[in-house]
Amino acid sequence: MNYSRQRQAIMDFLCDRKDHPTADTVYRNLRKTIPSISLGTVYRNLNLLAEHGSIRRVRGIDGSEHFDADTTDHQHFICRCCGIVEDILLPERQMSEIIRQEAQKGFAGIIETSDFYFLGVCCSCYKKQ
Amino acid sequence: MNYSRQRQAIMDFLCDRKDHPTADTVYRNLRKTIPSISLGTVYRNLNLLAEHGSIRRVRGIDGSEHFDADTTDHQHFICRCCGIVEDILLPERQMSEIIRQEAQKGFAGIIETSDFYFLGVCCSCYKKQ
DNA sequence: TCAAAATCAGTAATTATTATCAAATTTATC
DNA sequence: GATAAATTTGATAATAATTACTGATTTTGA
Repeated sequence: MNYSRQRQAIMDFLCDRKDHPTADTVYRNLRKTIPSISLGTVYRNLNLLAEHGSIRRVRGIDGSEHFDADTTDHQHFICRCCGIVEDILLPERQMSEIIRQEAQKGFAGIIETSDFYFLGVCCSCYKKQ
Repeated sequence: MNYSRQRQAIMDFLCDRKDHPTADTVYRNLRKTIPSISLGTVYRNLNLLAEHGSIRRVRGIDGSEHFDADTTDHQHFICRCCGIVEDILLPERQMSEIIRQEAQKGFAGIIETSDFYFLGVCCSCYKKQ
C-alpha cells in the first residue's frame, strides 16, 4: 500500500494516540500540521486503512465510529457516562480465540474474527460519583 | 411504560422477527398496517424502548443500527458478505458472565454488561461460493 | 524525465437521525 | 361517560456524518 504524505500523517497520528479518535478528531488535529488537508481525504484514508487491515474500527457508545491503529488481539471497554473507549485485555492470552472456537460449535456459518465490547463506568467517572 | 397503538405495533413487529430489522425496515413494514405512521415515530419509539431495556441495539457490518426484541443473554454473528445479523449462542450457559468476570480482573473501571460480535461468512453465503 | 496512475482539496449530494410543534390520542379524574 | 391534563403523533425542518464527484496536484515507475 502506497503512503502519501496525508495517509502517512493519518497513520502516524493514530499510532501516537492511546485513545480511539473519530474521523473528525483526526481531521481537526492534522490541520495543525497540514492545513490544506480535507475531511474527505481523512475519511477516504481511514476507510482504505481499515479495509487493508492496518487499523481497526471501534464503535462508540452512541454509534459513533472510532479508529484504532493497534491491531493486536485486545478488546474494548466503553464508559456509559463519558463515552470514552479504552483498551481492555482478557487475562489469558488466546482467550478470545478459545471463545471464538466455543461460539463456532453448533454454528452453521464460519466465524473468522470476533469483536468484544464491555460496557460500564470507567475509573475516572466512578471516582467522580 | 404506556403503549400507544404505534408503540405496540413496533414492539409486536420486532417480537415477530427473528432477524434484526433497522428503523427503516420497521417503518416500511408498519406502513402496511398503519399507513399514517411516520419515520420519526419509529425512531422515537425504538429509542424509548431501547432506553427502557425492552429491546436491544445491534450494530450491523457497516455501522448501521439494528434492533432486537430478544433481551436474553445471547451474542450476534454478522456476515461480511451479505451483512445479515444472526443470533449465536455460546454453548455453556453463563459463559458470557464468566468472560465478563475475567475481563474485570485487573481493569480499573466497572464492567456492567458485554456485547460480543462474531464476524465471518454465514451458512447461506458459504454455500453460494 | 516524463507519462500514467494515484491521490488530493473542495464542494455537492446523500443518508441517517434528531428536533420542533400543532393536532390527535390516550389517560386519569370526576 | 365527560373532560381536563398529559402524552404521543405526523409532518416537516434541521442537523450530523459520510460519501460521491471533479479537475488539479502529487507520486510512481519505466
